[in-house]
Amino acid sequence: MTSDVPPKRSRAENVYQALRDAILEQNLKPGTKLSEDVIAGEFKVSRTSVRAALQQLRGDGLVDHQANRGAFVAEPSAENARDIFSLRRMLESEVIRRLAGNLKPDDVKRLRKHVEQEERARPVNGPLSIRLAGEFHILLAELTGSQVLTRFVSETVSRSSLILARFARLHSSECAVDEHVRIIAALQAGDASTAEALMLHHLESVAVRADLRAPNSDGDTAAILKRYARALPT
Amino acid sequence: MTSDVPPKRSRAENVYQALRDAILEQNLKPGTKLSEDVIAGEFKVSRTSVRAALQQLRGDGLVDHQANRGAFVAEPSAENARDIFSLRRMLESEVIRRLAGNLKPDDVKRLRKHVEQEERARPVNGPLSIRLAGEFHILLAELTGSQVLTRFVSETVSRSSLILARFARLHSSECAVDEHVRIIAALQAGDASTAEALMLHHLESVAVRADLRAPNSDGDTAAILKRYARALPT
DNA sequence: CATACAATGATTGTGTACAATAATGTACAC
DNA sequence: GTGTACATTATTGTACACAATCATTGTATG
Repeated sequence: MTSDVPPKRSRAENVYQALRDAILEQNLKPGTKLSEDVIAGEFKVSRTSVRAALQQLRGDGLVDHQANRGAFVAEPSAENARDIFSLRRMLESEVIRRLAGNLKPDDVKRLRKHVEQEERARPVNGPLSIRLAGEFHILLAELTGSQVLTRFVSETVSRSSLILARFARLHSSECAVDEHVRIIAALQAGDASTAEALMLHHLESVAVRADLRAPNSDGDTAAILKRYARALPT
Repeated sequence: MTSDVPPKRSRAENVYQALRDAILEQNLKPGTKLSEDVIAGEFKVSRTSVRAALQQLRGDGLVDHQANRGAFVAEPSAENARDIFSLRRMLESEVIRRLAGNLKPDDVKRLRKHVEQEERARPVNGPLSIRLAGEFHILLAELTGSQVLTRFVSETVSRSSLILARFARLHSSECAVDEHVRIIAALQAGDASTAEALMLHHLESVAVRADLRAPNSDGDTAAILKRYARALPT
């Protein structure tokens, strides 16, 4: 954790991380086409590595892969969004229940450190702030020690980011930092029900921010153009 | 669902399906090395396609991938096993709650059909029977209409199969078919609490079958050899 | 003028060759 | 005889080239 030898990740892994970050920071927006050639050129690697990265992203549900047509940043439907938020409530409630009163001093330290990062990033770096907000929830899951729970939380949180990119009115971070702080406090105090209530409230405020009736940008090019078609002579 | 045009899956997809089936039918046991060359030769495809398939399996958690060393059928640890069973209880309870009283006639038909398949396979084909038992649970999840829930159930069920391959005493199917039947009945009757109790009992009987203290074969070569090392002169 | 069809272009799917890395076998020194 | 260092071998990681497939555009025809 301190200063290991350079991990020497494979090229595919590097590309994967970069693309994932870009998506989670909402710099690559839902629906964007991810051309293998373009990415390979940009990263100075072969298409082989890019394909591997894209496949991994597909496994995470961040990318949709259409046969012979290519990869696109996933566009969660409104129904899918409701689905994911529902699952998030279930999963993260479980996280809270497992954590309440069981946080080790080291855990608290990690959480505080992360929140500090969030506070530092908030005024300066919008995209980074968005990603860090999501990673707070993933960190909580990690502290349960359950690999599988972590994996599932990670997946739903990541896809929430996509949902907000598509449906949120203001292009804002997903979470309020002070709510994170309060959750930590309740967990530390061992107050399970308060912590769970806080988390559910927190998630609710995220879900509310999404207006599932109106996709932000290209919810189909066709749907957008309908508004302009009226201006044309019939 | 009846007779679509030939789906024309890609080669990577074909290899993926075949390997996945083999693992879920416990013909490829945990710890088995999955050599790219060997698989490529067997399926008469290039290593490229095999690599793609292996990566997808890694995404499912069925395969562990060690850098520059290759892919191996995953060997869930005892801790991991407890973790997964715990999550399964949570996820499948949710499935039951969502389904109780909401089964459409078509859904019931599909469930019955599946159970029939199970009954046919049981005396004849052990491995197939194992796989079908797992797929019953996945089918239940599908009927909720929640893609994400289905995905998570699918993953935990699949890994349960690995766990049983590693820890179960008798090389047996995971589920008793008649318990499946009773769950369907309770769901159809809209009796949520009975259905949930049945499911939890059902999952419990699966978990019990695993003796988490004694891995079946190679739970680390090292761990095994410790018992023999004592025989050597110090 | 709308529709169906065919050629074209671009992009992905696949196979093969090479480079890098880790595991294994062997020889040598102590 | 034992342990270490080196050479060998096998396997994965990567790049590149070709084949297959699909979308689009242009053209002909009703």
